[in-house]
Amino acid sequence: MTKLPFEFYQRKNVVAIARELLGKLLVTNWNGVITSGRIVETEAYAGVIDRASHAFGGRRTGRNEIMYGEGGFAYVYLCYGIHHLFNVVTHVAGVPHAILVRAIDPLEGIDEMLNRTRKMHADHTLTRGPGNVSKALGITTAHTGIPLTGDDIFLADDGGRFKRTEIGVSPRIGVDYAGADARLPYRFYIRGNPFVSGRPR
DNA sequence: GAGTAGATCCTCT
DNA sequence: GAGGATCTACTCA
Repeated sequence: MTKLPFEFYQRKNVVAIARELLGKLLVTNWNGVITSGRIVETEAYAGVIDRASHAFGGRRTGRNEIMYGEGGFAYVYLCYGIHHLFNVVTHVAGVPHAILVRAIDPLEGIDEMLNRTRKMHADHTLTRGPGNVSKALGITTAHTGIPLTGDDIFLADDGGRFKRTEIGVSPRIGVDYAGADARLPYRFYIRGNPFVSGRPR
């Protein structure tokens, strides 16, 4: 298993990277407590030209400042006052691209995930949807800005690959306010995987 | 199975 | 002062 290098995140095509993240491992290691899962659903947010992005039109605030930094860092923000949503910042400094990790297939530390989510059984709802992913992995807004190449939280490649035919593409979820950009095919997911959010297809 | 309401709080206007 | 890259539980059928 090898950690994804800094250069992986620095590339310019956020949509391609979002697709490549499928099959990769997302690992958190808070004080030695390890939880991990395989990414099965992602969404790309293409910066200043993407109406669904927090950085649309060059909007730059305290909250999204980290998106303007270089790729390879975590962007975590609070949604609806309840859910912490985990994003991967990509591209070089100055271009605010990011990828939302919407679902993972849990691997290590499932007991700990159950603990954090207060669930009794490890069913398909454990890490389905971005709010649940962050909850299960113990990610909060306090983790925004930390490097994804460190030991606390990182993405890794264990050689696992999904076939081309297993990968589905669709518009993003929950961004109806974005007008025409809401229909962009920026969501990638694994067909038939029970952890993928939204309607099965 | 489909549709709706409520939770809950930080961020930006 | 409004609203959001969500989730769950509940109703009704």
